[in-house]
Amino acid sequence: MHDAARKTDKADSSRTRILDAAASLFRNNGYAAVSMRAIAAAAGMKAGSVYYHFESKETIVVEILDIGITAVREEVGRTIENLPIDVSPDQTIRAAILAHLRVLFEFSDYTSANVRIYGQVPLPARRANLKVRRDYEALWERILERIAEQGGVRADVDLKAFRLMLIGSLNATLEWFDTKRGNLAELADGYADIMLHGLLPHVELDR
Amino acid sequence: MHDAARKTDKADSSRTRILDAAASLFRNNGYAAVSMRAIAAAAGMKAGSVYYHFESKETIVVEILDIGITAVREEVGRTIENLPIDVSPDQTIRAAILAHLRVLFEFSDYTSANVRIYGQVPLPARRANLKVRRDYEALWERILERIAEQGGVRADVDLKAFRLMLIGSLNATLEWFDTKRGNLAELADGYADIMLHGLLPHVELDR
DNA sequence: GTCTATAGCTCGATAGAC
DNA sequence: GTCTATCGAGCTATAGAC
Repeated sequence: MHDAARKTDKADSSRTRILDAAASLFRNNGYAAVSMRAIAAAAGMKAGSVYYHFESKETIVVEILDIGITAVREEVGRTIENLPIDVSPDQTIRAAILAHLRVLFEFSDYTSANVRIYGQVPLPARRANLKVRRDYEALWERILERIAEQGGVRADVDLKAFRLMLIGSLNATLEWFDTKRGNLAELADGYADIMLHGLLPHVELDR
Repeated sequence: MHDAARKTDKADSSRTRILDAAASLFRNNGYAAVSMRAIAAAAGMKAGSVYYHFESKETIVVEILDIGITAVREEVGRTIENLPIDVSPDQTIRAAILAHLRVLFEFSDYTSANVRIYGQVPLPARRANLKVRRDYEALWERILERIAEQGGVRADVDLKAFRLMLIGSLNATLEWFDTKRGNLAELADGYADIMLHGLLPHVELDR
């Protein structure tokens, strides 16, 4: 490997370490509370060096926000595509819920950082993240519409409200669920049970 | 009214203005991003004056966190107590959900500030808020247990998980619901429909 | 690429006048 | 009670050596 390639590798590695460090710190402490010095230290360098890789604190957070949403969109998308062709509405939602939670708790800290700090970030950074967010929302729209076409939705349910409720409740698990104490698959199944069948006793149609 | 009383009134009013201002700023910008100068300005005074009423920024946020939870606990509690004695599980949950959302969106900014900034606040402040939080959780435990005794809960539902899911999803509405564009009662009913009956078509028992 | 050093601000909090 | 003034610390970002 010649010098130019080696130099690029080193820069890439530092960039990634900065992003990883910042995502973790943002996730755990919020946006404003985390200083460039803290990010640099966690990435194993000094504050001044960070500016060789990023223009500002804001450009760092913009990239983190995008990576976080892209990761969950890709994982949920992959999961849906790999389901058997004759999959039931119940199984589809169940799989999508588990995929979302898996990324939230297991894909480093980018997705969880997004959920936690989106509301604290400067407005331009939020705006920059909007397009990717819309893409993820559109994916869930498609999932729910397909289920509705299969007859898997009660007539009086507003699909958009259901989507906001479901994603909101999944993201809220971040505030209390601990993977070291609970089982993620059980959490996902419990959420799916309620969202699909509700709390009250009843008799399913078509099961 | 003599001088002593008048002086106390003035102090009380300033204290309240500081708390109101801080709750609103925290709610909209997060904890670390809001300075004592900004709080003072929003309360119509200078930063130094705030320290006559509060020891530190942290003591302000501790009081705001407590007020926010106490408000929602009292409102949900009052709502439950005023229900008819023969109320159904469905109606009980529905009323409690609406009460929680009403406080979240209509009781000034204390409760919503709590939901938004709890995770960003210094650990001692979080610990100070724990007791009040536990009280509110206990209220929901009682509500759900009474419903279970009435036979309003499917056998395989974990009540604690259900409670965390319900409160989490209600609090998450803060991130997208806009009272100027949507109707709060409809939002509450939609949430109750899903949490009680689920997304899938079925036949209710006992309705 | 990473360092040191520092400019220019803003922060939380305090002191003391009024 | 509220003010002005300020301390000491920490902040983002830049300049320039290596």
